[in-house]
Amino acid sequence: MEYDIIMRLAQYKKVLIKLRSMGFIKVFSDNLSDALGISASLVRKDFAACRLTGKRRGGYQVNELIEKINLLLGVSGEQKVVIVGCGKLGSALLNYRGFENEQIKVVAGFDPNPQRQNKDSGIPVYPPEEMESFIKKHGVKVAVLAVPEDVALTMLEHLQSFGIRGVLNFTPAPMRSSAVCNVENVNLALEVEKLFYLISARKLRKENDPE
Amino acid sequence: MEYDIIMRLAQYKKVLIKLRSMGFIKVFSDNLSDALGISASLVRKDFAACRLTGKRRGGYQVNELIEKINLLLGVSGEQKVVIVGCGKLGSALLNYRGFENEQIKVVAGFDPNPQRQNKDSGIPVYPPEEMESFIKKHGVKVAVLAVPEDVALTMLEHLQSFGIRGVLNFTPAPMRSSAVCNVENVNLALEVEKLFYLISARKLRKENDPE
DNA sequence: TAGATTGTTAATCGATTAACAATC
DNA sequence: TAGATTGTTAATCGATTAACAATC
Repeated sequence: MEYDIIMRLAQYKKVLIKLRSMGFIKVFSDNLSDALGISASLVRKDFAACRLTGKRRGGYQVNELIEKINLLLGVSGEQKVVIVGCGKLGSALLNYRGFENEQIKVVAGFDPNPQRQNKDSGIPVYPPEEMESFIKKHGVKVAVLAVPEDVALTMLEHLQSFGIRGVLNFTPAPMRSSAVCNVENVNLALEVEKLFYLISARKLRKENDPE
Repeated sequence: MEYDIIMRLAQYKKVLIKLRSMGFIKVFSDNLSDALGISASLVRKDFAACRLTGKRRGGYQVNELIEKINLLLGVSGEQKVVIVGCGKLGSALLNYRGFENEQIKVVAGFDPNPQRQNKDSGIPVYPPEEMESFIKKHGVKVAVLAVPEDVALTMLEHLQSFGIRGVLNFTPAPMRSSAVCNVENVNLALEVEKLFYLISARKLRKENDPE
């Protein structure tokens, strides 16, 4: 399935859950297109590609859509995640609330600094030596990478060999997906730079073309 | 200028800076295409669109490229940013090291919780009441939004009225750019969900189509 | 039936790549 | 000159939208 569809599926799901809580039983492609700011054609096309069917007059069943989207997104109960590198950013992610709604569960963190380790209260933080056994024992497939840039690449290789199949990379070093492991890069500095550019571009446009 | 070009300009810049430190004086579109994993045509097209010119035989001047890209990206000295909402995530961003290299400077944080406020050491954190005067006084144009989801939208409106023109939104509520303000959404839960989907999709593909 | 909405095909649009003439 | 690389035009590709027949 195409890459962009996944993002939209997750967005559809969010809207659908909200609609369900409002008492909606069915939705039309038109409703969802409004909510996401895309065309109704695209909604129907996405659904067709995912074999989510509706009725020609009666739209789509909200409940059915939510269930099937969960299946498609691979959401089968809790989705376990570990945080690798528990500095400021890592430890913030350790307790990030936004994960809760989405059935994402942070099960452990790893950090070489003993002061950051903590096996008892809350989400445990272990030394890196325990990473391999923990990941294998709990069958963790997804890791958030928040280590210093210089160790990012070697850490990625370790994680892959431990069985990790998806990595959310917060280090400034962009990394590519391999044959066995998907990598998503979140480059905060790049995003901020983009904002500054967009602002100056907008200013220039205004000055040159003040229609 | 097109949206995607900006991202690539920032990436070109990073590679170019590394090349310069290695002693490179000139680069060819072929070099940069390898580094970014795109075609050489696209590199040349990007440069042409940004009026970055080279010589037909001698490639592009590294120094000249870096300088001109900085101009294009609106990088004129320090780029000031404020953090709105200094919970776990916000305070991590307050001291995020990845910003330093890119001339991004976090000048202040804002939070209603007095325990998080701190006007003396390090980067100051002020109560929200001081936000307007601070932003106007220092001419801050970009804000990082890390407040709870339910106040995100009203906060965005406030920020716009204070003069903020770019927002990096870490709340789970996706928000759209307005006529005066660019919004970049960073939805961590969505990114993690995507990874889980990619993994299960990959597994399915392997099972069904084991060539 | 008449009306409305899906499912699908054709058209459009934008981004990327290929190709090549211009030229250093 | 011969060779190499840019700048640019044409071709391709994929994603999105428009349009409409099928049908509930």
